[in-house]
Amino acid sequence: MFDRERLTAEALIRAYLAENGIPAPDEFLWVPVPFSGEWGISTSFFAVAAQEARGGKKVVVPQRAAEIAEGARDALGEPEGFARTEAVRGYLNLYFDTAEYSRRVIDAVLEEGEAFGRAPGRGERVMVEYSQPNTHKPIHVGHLRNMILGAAVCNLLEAAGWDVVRANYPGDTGLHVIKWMWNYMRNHPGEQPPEDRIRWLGDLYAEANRLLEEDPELEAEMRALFKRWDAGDPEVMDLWRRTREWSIEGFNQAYDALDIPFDVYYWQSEVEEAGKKVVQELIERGLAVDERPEGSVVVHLDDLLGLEKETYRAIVVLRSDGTSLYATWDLGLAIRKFAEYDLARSIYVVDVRQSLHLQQVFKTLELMGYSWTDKLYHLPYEIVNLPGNVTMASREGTVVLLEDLLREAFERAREIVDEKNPELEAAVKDEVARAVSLGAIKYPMLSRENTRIATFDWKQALDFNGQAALYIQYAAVRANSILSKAGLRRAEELPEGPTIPAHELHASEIELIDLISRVPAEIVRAAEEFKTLHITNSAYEIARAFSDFYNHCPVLSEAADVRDFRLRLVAAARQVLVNLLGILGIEAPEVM
RNA sequence: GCCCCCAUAGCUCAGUGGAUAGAGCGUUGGCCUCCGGAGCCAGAGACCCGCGUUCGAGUCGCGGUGGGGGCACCA
Repeated sequence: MFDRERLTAEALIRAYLAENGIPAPDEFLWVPVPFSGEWGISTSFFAVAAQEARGGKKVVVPQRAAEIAEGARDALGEPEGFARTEAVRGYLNLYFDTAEYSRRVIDAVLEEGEAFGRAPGRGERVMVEYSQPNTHKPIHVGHLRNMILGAAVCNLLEAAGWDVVRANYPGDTGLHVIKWMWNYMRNHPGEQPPEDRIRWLGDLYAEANRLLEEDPELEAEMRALFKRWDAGDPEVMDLWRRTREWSIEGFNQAYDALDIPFDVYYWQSEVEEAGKKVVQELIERGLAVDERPEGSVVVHLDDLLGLEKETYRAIVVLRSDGTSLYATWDLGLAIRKFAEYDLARSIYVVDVRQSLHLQQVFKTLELMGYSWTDKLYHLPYEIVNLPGNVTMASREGTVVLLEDLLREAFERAREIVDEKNPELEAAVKDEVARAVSLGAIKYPMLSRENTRIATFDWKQALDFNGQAALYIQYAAVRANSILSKAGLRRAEELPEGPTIPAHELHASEIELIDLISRVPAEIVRAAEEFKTLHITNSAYEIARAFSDFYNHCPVLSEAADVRDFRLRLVAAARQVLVNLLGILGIEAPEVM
């Protein structure tokens, strides 16, 4: 927003450095001035001084940096666009003109509206695969991070200018499906699913695992069923289709409930054939070793790459009985994605425990000579555990079902809405409770480093207070409330800009405007790093600054000039909060 | 054995090699005459250890310690 002024200042500093024979840096690194309570940008001259010292000049670096900073300050004089300059302990601080700064920031937000913070389109497409739900298994809280993180990363990439394809890759084939069907045929023939079908599906799956564990003799029987499925046995295929449908209904309910959209579905069963062809090609080209029927089909990656140290190891691409496994499908799918779309990147939002597997798949494709393998990227996330570091496992039935969480959270939120705001209409209360409960579930998944293990516990999940979505939603609602009390329902009803404050700004106003001005850069950075954490931090900070403003700066009771300025600031703050929550996939209710 | 991740306040987490390490929960105390108290203000409280790189290290490198995870026919 102040690029022109910054560049002018840089040019003056460069001229000063050149004149005095001081080495100039390739690039000036500017950061906001901390602790100032004003707006400004800051750079330091330690690197320059250190460069001189390395060049043989006898200087004490901090002292020399301070000298240069002072010299640069004197050379700058009173540069245009800045209210004052200062040299402190090796730092050069340039302070913007307060009135001009606040005007630019607030006007930019109000003019751009929903688009504020979004980068211009890049004209490049990225595919993000971020849900790999297995049919015949329950959807549980362990799946939440994948869905919620993936959906938010998609929004984030869109905000950063990418065209995004949201891909879902349901696991409707594989050993887990066969296990489930084997148990169903053996112990529950003809049984119809009860009302609570997700739980029932999960129970049968856990039962299958228990039975197989108790009596290993049964393994062969289950494997035989896999062969029948593989051969396309009509009876088995028919059962597979019918039972699969029960799961899919559950998936769709979950996606609807969480507001998680997809553009394309790649069913595992649909990439199996392509995967087997890839395996055939690998064998023919000598990249894979076929040891069937005694052994499996294996790509010995380290050998092929001539690596002596264990790195990629070996990947099994087909079982010894000829049935496919996850490597088979992943190979087929990766190729299909690039065949169907012109992708600048293909991102896999997948559990960190599959890192090696995905690296093996990527490397195998690279060995096959595909040109796009450098565009494949695994975005790993750590799992969600239960308290005591207990990992949820559907095979053991130790899971918290997603629907239970959604229901409990909604009910709890509904009670609180009732208590806080009894006069709202029932339908509005429901909407608010939905927005609040979903925010409470999503926020913790988005506000931590992807590589940190998350712990799910009921107490925390149902606690809406503190550093959480509700706080941000509440700030937006309060802003909304002020605007509506002023009779300003829509942005175009706001007082006219340009917005030059007539009063001396309160510290909370300065901080709020400062944080808002940083949003576009935060979005770019978050998208580059695939970290929604930067967005939650930014939103939370702005909400906190707004609350501070709200408590210290009356709006409606002020004289017209101050009131108009503050109304525009309130509208801008609200807009930014809504935009950021939107990226996170969290709704901002009008009232709550 | 090889590889990956994590370690900051009692707990859960932030922290772009830079100036004074920030929040929330909990805890101690205070605040509704005021646009919504789902809020605000104040207090106490922290960088796992060692060695290095650097003018400067919570941040980078190496070596430890502790915890978690991955390593051929589960996904």
